[in-house]
Amino acid sequence: MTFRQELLLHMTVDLAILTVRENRLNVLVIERGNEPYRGQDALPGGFVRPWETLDEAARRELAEETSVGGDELYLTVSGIYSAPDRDPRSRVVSVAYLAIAPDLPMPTAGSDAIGARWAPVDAVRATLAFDHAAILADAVELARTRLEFTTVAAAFCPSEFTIGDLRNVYEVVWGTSVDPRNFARKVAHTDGFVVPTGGKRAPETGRPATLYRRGPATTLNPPLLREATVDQASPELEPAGC
Amino acid sequence: MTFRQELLLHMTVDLAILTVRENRLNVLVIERGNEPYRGQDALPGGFVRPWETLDEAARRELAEETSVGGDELYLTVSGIYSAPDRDPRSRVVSVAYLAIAPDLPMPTAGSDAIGARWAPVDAVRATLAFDHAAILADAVELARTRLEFTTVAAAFCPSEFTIGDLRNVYEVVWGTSVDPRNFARKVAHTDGFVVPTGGKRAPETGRPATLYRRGPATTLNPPLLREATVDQASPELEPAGC
DNA sequence: GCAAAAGTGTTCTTGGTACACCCATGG
DNA sequence: CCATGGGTGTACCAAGAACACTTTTGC
Repeated sequence: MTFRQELLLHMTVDLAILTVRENRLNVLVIERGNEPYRGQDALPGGFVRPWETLDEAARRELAEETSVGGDELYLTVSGIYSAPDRDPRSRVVSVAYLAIAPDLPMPTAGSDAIGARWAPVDAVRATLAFDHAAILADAVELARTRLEFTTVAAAFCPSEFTIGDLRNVYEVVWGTSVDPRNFARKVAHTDGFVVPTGGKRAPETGRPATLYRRGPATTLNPPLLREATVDQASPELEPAGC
Repeated sequence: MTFRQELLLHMTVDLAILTVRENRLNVLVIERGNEPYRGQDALPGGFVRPWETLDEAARRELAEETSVGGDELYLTVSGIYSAPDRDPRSRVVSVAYLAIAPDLPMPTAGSDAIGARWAPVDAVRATLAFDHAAILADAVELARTRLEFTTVAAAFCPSEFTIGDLRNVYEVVWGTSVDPRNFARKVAHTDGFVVPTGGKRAPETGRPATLYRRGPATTLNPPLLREATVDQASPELEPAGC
């Protein structure tokens, strides 16, 4: 080690793993088993180890909490949190990741957690440990913006889905309603967003819908914009980075 | 310190300070005074100190290199670089910042640098130390995207500027040509982008142009899109974070 | 007058919104 | 038959692209 001791610090990755369950946006939270904030909910996360990149650390943590991984899943940095007092124990800088998953089976608890569960975002928002409420809010806002410019909405869906399922993702994540007819046309006219599987699926009542898989496209050009949100914490842009 | 020693690491902030000089996009580089990469060009940067946030560290470094600061200047995270071997001396995770400045007087050298200077982005790109070429490329791409969705173009201009100056920023940063007539209309019709100062400025030859100051708006709605770049490293989005 | 840059007006086209309407199924 | 969700066609409108044309200066 060639640098000064007093400049050393810890880094963690924290994960905001989002999914749509029962028409609500849910996030995976763990119940903390240790002080501080013992017994309170928190986002899953852990220390970055010396030989791994942040992305690797995030994927490792994700694998510990859920059973998915690899191409199934969308994973990207959503923010960096560096307030010196954000962890009462010592200096910890956290890199937050947004993960988007289809409606998964129940999660498994990690090492320093009592239990893991899905919780509606609105319900847990107020009760999270550390600065995780802010991390979650930023991650959700990022997810909303990504729906506008990329094809990630499909990452919320299982491998086969209908246009109605996809529209439901937009409605739940944005918290708005989307015109079904214009939405269907928009998706169909965006090359590579979805590809038909040939199958159909009948709803409880009504005409069966064609089934689709994710297509190769990653960006939406032109984008699928929601109503202009009032100029608040302006959604900003960054290349994928690490 | 309550956490394990072997998980400690160093963090730095690196700055990609961009400006437009002589119709080219320039970046501030320093000449390294120490090994490794002694004598080679690098982006300015330094260690994050125990009591400061990343933003504070970035502003401190910026003040050491240039004379500007505060509201004059646009400063935002552009990426995180965490490859374990990116610094041969020890584990260093770097948070990169994009800074946008008007054409400034000559920069001053920092502590561990021999000299600081402006260099055209294309010229230095290939010769930078560490992974700074990648950091610079990502920062430039972010700047290009920000021009589309925000009013930062004005941060490249001095306090008073013409529509032509502003258009020149777009042309230089994007590397394309922009229709002067449509551009002028677009800027004029975007509330709060620019406000006229009342003054005029005569070019070498031609009709004098009205002078403007930056307006209060930060986002461009609707955006000012360049030709759709081929779906490569898709420009992605994130909230400002820390 | 001429060159050059500023600025206006107009046409064409693209793509979004709103909505009327038809389709296919279960009950 | 009706209710319900899937899917098509079309009229309208906002905004970008292209470009003819006018304005205002220096030479």
